Amino acid sequence: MSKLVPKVPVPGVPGASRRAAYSASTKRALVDVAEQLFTEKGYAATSLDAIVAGARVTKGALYHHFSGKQALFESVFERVEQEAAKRIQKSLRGQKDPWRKATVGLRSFLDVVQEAPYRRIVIQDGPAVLGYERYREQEERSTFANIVEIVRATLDAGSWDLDEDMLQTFARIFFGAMSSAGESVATAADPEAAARRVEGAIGFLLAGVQSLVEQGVAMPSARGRDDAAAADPE
Amino acid sequence: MSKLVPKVPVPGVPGASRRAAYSASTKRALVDVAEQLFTEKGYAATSLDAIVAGARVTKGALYHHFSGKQALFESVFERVEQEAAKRIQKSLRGQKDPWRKATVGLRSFLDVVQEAPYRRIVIQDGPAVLGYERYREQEERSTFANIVEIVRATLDAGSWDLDEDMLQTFARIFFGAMSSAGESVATAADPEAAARRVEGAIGFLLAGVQSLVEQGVAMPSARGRDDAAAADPE
DNA sequence: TATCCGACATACCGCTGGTACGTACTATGA
DNA sequence: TCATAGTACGTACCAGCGGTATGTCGGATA
Repeated sequence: MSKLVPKVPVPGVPGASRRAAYSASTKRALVDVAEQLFTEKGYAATSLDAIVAGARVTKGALYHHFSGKQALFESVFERVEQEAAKRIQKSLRGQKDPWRKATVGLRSFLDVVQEAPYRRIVIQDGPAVLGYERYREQEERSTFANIVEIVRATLDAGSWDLDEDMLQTFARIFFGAMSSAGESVATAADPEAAARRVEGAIGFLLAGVQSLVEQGVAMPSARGRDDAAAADPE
Repeated sequence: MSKLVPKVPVPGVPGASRRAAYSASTKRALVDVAEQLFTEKGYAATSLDAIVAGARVTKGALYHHFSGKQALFESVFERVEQEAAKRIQKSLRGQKDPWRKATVGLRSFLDVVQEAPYRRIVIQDGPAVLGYERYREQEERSTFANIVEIVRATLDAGSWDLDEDMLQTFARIFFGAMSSAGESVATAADPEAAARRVEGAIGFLLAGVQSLVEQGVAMPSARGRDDAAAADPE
């Protein structure tokens, strides 16, 4: 077919060998095109033929760089995740107060989750394609790591002797809450209003936790019994 | 595997016509087998050939009852969802105190989410196969409806003039939190301990909300501003 | 300049979801 | 009771898909 972008892969790569330059650009082109198509039509509805056509290569090239469709997806997934994590981390920089940190982090997460690639690739298709095991592994060292960081800072403020398991549990809960809320924000008729609602709701929950902190209410421990729901009325 | 029950579809169906009886049993057999295979190997890795073989029919029969693989999945999905919703609803029966209701509901949800069919079909494959639109539509009238109900009862106790949008937001947040937490419970080395941690953590959040209620702190409204994060320090 | 290997291209295969069409059975009306 | 129509499947087939085996060619290395 018409190769209008024929040879020169990366305009100026002086030191690297030509072969390596070719290789890198081809791989990147594949990931680029794959990300776009996966985002637009989803994993299942995107054929490898469409991807290699978009990248102006053949299946041979694809299978030279990736072991298969799923591996390609994982590369795309990883990039989208890291991009998201980087943005969130950046927004957190400079924030000292843990509660402010939580608020800011929530805001930037809601921003991230409104973008099509993250929603489709990470949230929607991710679990089904990668399986929950690999999905969790990936998240654990990017976006989720940020949440853990925030939760740790926030709960540390309470000066409990919180154990790691419990912290992870809290992080999971908040992460799930924000993912779900983020999806509802992204699909809402008025995303901006929906985002404000979510911020309000989670802010309210945080305020509740903070209130308990000030009252000196004990944190439930891992060995906690069912009376852990601290202030159960009557 | 071996379905030695070849012809007689439903032993005693007096009134119904024989054809209708055959039809009903065939359809049910397909859904049964599909649920099992979808649960075991996932949607993508389950072929229609395997399903029809398990149900001892042919693809002609399948396509007579369902418009395609996705429609069959949706039938399975619906059944699993309704089963889950029914169980949760049952556990709620008799509970008067809204906070107790929340605790009990959480417990039964954690039970449900630990079962393979719900996890694999509803949580893991559901969003990817049905798309978020249909996924939400389905959940809205089953399991999620229960959560809304609980949240409504709980927040009503605060005697706010909470608007519907905000209530939905809270419900979404809790639902997401519980789904995510549930998954972590199900995949934990010690599910029972993990479940207790989740109960403790969410119970703590609920206690926080309750604390704010007692203090008479205002609920954020839909038109709330960014100061909605009520008691932000300093 | 001989050789080797990385970076692809080409050709092909088995399986899968889906379709077109045929057929057996049966409820119904004349 | 017999023609008829429609339901409930079975059979045969196909296009497209992910994946593989193998060929090719240019640059790095000796």
